[in-house]
Amino acid sequence: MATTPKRRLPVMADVAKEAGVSHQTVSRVLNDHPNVRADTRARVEEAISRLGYRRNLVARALVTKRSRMLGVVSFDTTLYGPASTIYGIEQAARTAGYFVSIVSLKSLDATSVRAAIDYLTEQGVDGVVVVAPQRSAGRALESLPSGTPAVAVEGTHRADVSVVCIDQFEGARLATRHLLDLGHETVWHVSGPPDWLETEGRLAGWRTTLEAAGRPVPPPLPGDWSPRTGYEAGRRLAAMDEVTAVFAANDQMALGVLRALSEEGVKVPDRMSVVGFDDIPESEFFSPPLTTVRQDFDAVGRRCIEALLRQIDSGPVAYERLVVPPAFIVRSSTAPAR
Amino acid sequence: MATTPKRRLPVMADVAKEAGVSHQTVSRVLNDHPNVRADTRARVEEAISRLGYRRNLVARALVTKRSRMLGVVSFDTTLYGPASTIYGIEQAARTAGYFVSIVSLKSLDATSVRAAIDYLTEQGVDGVVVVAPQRSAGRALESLPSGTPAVAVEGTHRADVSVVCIDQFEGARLATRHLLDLGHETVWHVSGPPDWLETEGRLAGWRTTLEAAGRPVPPPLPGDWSPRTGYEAGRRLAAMDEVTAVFAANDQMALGVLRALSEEGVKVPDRMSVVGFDDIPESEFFSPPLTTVRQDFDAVGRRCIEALLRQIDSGPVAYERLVVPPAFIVRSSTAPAR
DNA sequence: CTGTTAGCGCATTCAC
DNA sequence: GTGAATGCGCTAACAG
Repeated sequence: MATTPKRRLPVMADVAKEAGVSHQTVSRVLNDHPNVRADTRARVEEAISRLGYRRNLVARALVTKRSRMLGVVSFDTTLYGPASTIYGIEQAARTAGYFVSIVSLKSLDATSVRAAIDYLTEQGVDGVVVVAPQRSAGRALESLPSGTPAVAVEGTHRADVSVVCIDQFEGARLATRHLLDLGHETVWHVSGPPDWLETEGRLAGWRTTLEAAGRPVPPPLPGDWSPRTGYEAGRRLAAMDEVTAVFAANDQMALGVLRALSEEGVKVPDRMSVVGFDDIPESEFFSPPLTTVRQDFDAVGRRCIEALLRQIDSGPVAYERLVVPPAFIVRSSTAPAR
Repeated sequence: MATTPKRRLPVMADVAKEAGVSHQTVSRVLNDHPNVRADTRARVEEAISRLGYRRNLVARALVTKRSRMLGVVSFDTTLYGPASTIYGIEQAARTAGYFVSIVSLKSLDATSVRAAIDYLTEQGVDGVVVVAPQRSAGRALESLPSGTPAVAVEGTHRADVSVVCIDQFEGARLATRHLLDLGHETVWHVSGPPDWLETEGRLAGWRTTLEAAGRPVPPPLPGDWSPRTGYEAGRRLAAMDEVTAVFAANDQMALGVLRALSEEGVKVPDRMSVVGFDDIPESEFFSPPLTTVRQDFDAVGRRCIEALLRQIDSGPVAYERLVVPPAFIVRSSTAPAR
């Protein structure tokens, strides 16, 4: 049956024999224990490289009960936001000496999220970060076995799960305020899909700013983050003469709006100003270049790992809520009202 | 020291005691062995759920020498291509019952790639897929310990490493041919960064098609995938009166070209036709909507996992080269030559 | 059908 | 400083 002779990989005992010491001592040099004489250490290290020995982290994890592996559960990692966040997480984790095991879900319902977390737990991750921007996902976190180190990106209000998020409200306020300061009577909004925390935060920031300024609050146009829904909203906006300023909940929808406006002959920013959210790499080259709100996903990733390691190293900690501030980027898609 | 009493998680022995059987029988029901009486199985399953038992896959991996974990090494997972490929890989892997551990590199030099693979190997992955679109990364694969199941996306020519790739040459041929068929005398090209296999494949497809048609081959304008370099190329192109058709090596650069052309008052597609490559979600809403070459990243991910599992399950196999065909998407950025 | 006996490769007591 | 036991939680033989 077995066609391959498959020579066994060297284990610690082989190194020990080769170096003429006990496997114990090998373990010591591998883990930088102080109590090893310099020349013994050298002998062992030489044996290691001669045999091409690589330690077996699985066996190590079994006894230490630490896998040095973190789990990440996320929704559609093809989107710019999640992809960037995960990239940040992975970089920070690896710097701290941890691996990252990823599960990308097609749907963020409570059942899927729970299954993903269970899956990761069985596999022995030391902690998990859930990139769970939807309310339903946040609820799934509530059933997480207490004691498991966990961090959520944008979500949940469970007392022992820390949260890292970008200040959506503030970002939306910045966008709306910018448009108002430009002299626009009010600002229309193309929102994200319901149940998303980002959608709610941006909606609230926009609405509150308008109300605080005593301006009328037009009904938000619903979108789903895709350029297509932005395009559809754009068509409707173009048909309404009184509209002079639009705040789209993300850059992709803003692109759709721009496209619809261009088709309808509505000049941006002359007749209408448009603001997005995210600052994807493409935004700077839209026609016209998009004024938008930049999110620092790298910082989010770093904060997640910091918070998670804090829990892993010192046990349950007080609930934390780490808020990363957004930045406002002014480009050419906005101008003073006529 | 230990402030938390930390109740130990239930292990197989606990379940066994609870169900009044041996831990072996528990193992049998967990692994769906046939030789277990129905009522015994039921008792065990009940005990499992009563205790909230979760099996320890680390211990399992130690004895089976199978971690059911795959490693992925990739470059900048923030880019649409890598992100989509990894998404496809993760989906396919999970369907097959495997986890995916990801390492995203900032630079794909041979040293980094080798370190990443070593890292993953120590950690006990059953196989690795390297999303290594650069020549230098391919070379790193050549030092991979023989016998390790591995698959490369776009790269390497090592005899025992299978490759999955999209037919770049054909995609570029389609794009160039389309422009030529529209009556353009020749086609200019904004290329990707050197050392990338995609860059070379697209360059070759473009050049060969031009030569086969007996057309002049203009010097390619160098880019680095970013919209900015496309923009710079666009400025130069706009300044040359004879240019009527441009093929950009990716959609982001095409966006930059479009932006530059728009600034210079060069109408697309009236005075100049533009084609991209990738079909990112935004392309359909560029101004004008972009004619481009679509890559099926999901298929790439699936093929990778299929090839990898084939190696894992049946040992080293003959070198395979799986080529995924591209699709050509005609939109509004191309038109007949004046 | 089910239980018993051995390890998987390593780190962690302890001795010396 | 170093070596000898012991066991992490599980599956793989082999009994019965």
